[in-house]
Amino acid sequence: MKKGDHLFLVDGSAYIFRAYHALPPLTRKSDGLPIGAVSGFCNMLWKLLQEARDTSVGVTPTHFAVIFDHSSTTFRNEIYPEYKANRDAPPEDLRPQFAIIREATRAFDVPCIEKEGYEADDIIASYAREAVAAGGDVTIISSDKDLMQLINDNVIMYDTMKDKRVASAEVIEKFGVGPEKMIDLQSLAGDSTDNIPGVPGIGPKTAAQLLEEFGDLETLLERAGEIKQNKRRENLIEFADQARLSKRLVTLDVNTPLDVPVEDLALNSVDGPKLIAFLKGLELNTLTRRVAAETEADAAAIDASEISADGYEQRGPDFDAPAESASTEGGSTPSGLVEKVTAAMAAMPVDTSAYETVRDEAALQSWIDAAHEAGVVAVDTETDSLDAMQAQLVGVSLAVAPGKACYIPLGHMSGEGDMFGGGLVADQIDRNRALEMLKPLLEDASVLKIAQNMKYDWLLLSRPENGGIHIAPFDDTMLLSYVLDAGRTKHGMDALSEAILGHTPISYKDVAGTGKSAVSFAQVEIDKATAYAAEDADITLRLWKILKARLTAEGMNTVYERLERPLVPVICRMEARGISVDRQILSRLSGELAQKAAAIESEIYELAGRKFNVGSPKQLGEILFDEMNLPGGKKTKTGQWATGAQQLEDLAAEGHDLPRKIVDWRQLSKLKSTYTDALPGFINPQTKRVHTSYAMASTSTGRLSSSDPNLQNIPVRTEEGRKIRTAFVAEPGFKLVSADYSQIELRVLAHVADIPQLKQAFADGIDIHAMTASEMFNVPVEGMDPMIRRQAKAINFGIIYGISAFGLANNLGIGRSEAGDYIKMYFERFPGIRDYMDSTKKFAKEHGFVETIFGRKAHYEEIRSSNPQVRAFNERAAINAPIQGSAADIIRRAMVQMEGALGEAKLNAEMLLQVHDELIFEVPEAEVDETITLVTKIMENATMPVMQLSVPLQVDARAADNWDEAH
DNA sequence: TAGAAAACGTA
DNA sequence: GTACGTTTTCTAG
Repeated sequence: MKKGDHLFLVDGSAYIFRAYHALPPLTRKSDGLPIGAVSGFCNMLWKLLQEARDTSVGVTPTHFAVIFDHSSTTFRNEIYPEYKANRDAPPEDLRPQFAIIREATRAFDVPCIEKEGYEADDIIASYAREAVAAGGDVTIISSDKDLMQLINDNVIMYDTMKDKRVASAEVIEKFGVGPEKMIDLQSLAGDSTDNIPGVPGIGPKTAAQLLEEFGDLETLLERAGEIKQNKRRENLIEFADQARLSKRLVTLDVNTPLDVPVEDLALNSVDGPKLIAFLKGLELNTLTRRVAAETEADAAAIDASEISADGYEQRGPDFDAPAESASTEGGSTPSGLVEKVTAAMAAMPVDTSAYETVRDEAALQSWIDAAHEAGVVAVDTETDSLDAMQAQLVGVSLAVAPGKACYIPLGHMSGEGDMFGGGLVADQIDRNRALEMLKPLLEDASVLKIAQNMKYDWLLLSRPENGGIHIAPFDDTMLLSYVLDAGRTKHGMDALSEAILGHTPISYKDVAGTGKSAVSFAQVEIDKATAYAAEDADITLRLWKILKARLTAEGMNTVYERLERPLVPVICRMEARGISVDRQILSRLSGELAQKAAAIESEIYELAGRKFNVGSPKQLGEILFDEMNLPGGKKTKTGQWATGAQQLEDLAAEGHDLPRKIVDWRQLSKLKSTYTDALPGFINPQTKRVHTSYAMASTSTGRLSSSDPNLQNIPVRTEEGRKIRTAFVAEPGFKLVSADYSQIELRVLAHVADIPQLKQAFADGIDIHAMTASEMFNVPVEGMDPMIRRQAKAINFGIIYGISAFGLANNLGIGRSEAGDYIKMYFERFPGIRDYMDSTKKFAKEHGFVETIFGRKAHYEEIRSSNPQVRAFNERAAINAPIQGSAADIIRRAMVQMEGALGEAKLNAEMLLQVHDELIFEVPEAEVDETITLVTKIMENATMPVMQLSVPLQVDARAADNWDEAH
């Protein structure tokens, strides 16, 4: 910012209310979403950005920001609790617009600024001061008299609705005093809308007159005795302090800490396609056309963004309570609808004998027609394996209405042993023909497909041999349940059916058997299969009706639509790609590990004095503590000797050789059995690659989990273990690129708990653990003792995990009371952390759940338990969940955006793996540099445009031939 | 033979 | 101290 620059500061919150009342109500055509204020806002913003020079302001902005009120309570409430206390809650149809307006701001690529504990006015005041100090000029877009105190030679105000410029002269004209006296004037006159008391009997006119005579407020109050009018004199004397209090309330804080420096408000040129997508989502056609014309973009070729008014957006910062409809009658409100639908489903018993078996094309066609007619269809595939990459399709079931479902057998086989082949059972539609018929339905944009765990069916049917079907659009009952009830219930279909419909579906075991007598689904008799499979589709449809209604009633649409549903195809493609694993490397490692383990094993027998099963903790415990009588033995909760690594380390530290050997042996045998021996078995015979499976709904926090095999726990900490990573390789001509977030959870903590020192440290890019140690122990960062830093690091991690003195003591190998002292010291240095932890616990106790920054909920109902252990555990989990979960949300967003960004940049990188804070890509060698740049950018900006963290995200990325070197 | 317990790999 | 999944051993049935 320099001389000649011009900063526009839009008072966003004030504008919202003004536009709402001043403009005719407007709703989005397709669904009645109220957008009157949003529309006015967008038009205003566009006009300012395009034509400011042609208005009475007469200049073009070089810097620009929209400022919002963050919360209803600010420092003013601390000095005067009644401040703004007489404000009504915003009207029902305005509330959803607050969040959309923030989104709009970002769609315009304009910084969207707000700060906890401060009003928009204070932030505006502070930016204005900074801009002027830097030599620039400022225009405040507002007509609020509270801001007029800021006007001077370099700062003016502008009222867009009246196209009126307000400078010093206009203030004098209106109030009789110049802007420099506005504070005193307001302190005397008070303000009923903000509940500023002022002095009774004195309004703006009298105040101006008095200020004219006495100069300023303080002088006036001191010389109040000179005033002739009795009542006025008495009031000024009696209410002098009230006037002074009012002055503190109306005086804007020009020293608000600014998270975004003024230089960063430099105006970018509008990103036409991004803005057009947003405006199309709102169905603001006129403005869309204007923007398209101006930016020379082809509006028709741009897809509308999804803009909904619920989820985290609806619980935006402008109000405290979630959107909860009061009325429940007649299903006309979201929660009323839930009750109505639930009742309807309960009233309709499940009859598994009523399902149809579809045996010819004509019958199939009529079901497809019925699905088109209904516009929704629940789909479930039956196969012979849980691995969607390997499974053979056996049949498909459809449900078009509750109770109206069918099963289409396609691959049922006759014959018991299946070794020699009983062939296909008669009267089944040809598999490929059926897929050919189903494909248009499953890809039809006008028919919503519903599945329980869509990822499985999507991946299965997307395989080329299954027709390469890309199911869309779809809903997933498992993900719906996950968004609504994470931490509260399981999300498997049987559990959902029990809990929500009160119906126990036929269990898989009943049709396919269990254990040794289990058969593949292909062997199941078709009648039995029909009852089982069609019931699954039927139940899925019924669950969907209820869960989908709840989604809206509970304001969770956005979490589902942004963080869950769009991730399904992304993860499917990642799973389908798999990663190349070098069999030779693993088998060589297996051999080495076997040798080393065997050598250690014989030493162990030597030391123990006899042979035993080294892998048996029970036998080991007996050897160590019963036979060798080593000291310090502890018992596990089942009364066995505890022989965990920590125990053994302790014994080793006392000079015993056997425990050390056991630890070494265990490490080797773990690596061998879990990794080098097991991984080759996961190499898919067709693709020659390893395809993990990600569970999207298995954690309480929003993280993914990986299994079959778990590729999220491939060793990295030890030299020996890292060798396993060298077996994960890129194809010839390609590199593996690993990009990981640096300290994402601590950054999230700094943001959500709003800790100035942490935020500063991250902004400055300094070593966060060293900074913590420096703050706590008063030592300089330079030349710090690594042990001190290590302790601070343990505490930082402890905080994320909901610290306890017990846990920290364990981790650092220090006493409980010493650990307690550390924690105390930490809280003294970072009181905001304690506040955050306390308020999180309180919130969780009150609501039974906590939330991430993107509105994902994690339920902890047992936090109210009377059992102190259970309660404490839930408290720690509740403290951890918003941090871990917000980080999980962030990387989910990055993943959702990634493929599109790569495609747009014409890059051929493929995303293969996710390990919580890391993404692994396979990249053509020639594109490595460009890909790293793009991937880093997408990940670092993953919260945008919905949210700007108050801390930068940092991503480190590198490329190599294998995962070990890339990491 | 299914499931719990103990151990240990990751973020 | 948080969140997971896999392996092996061991036990209950």
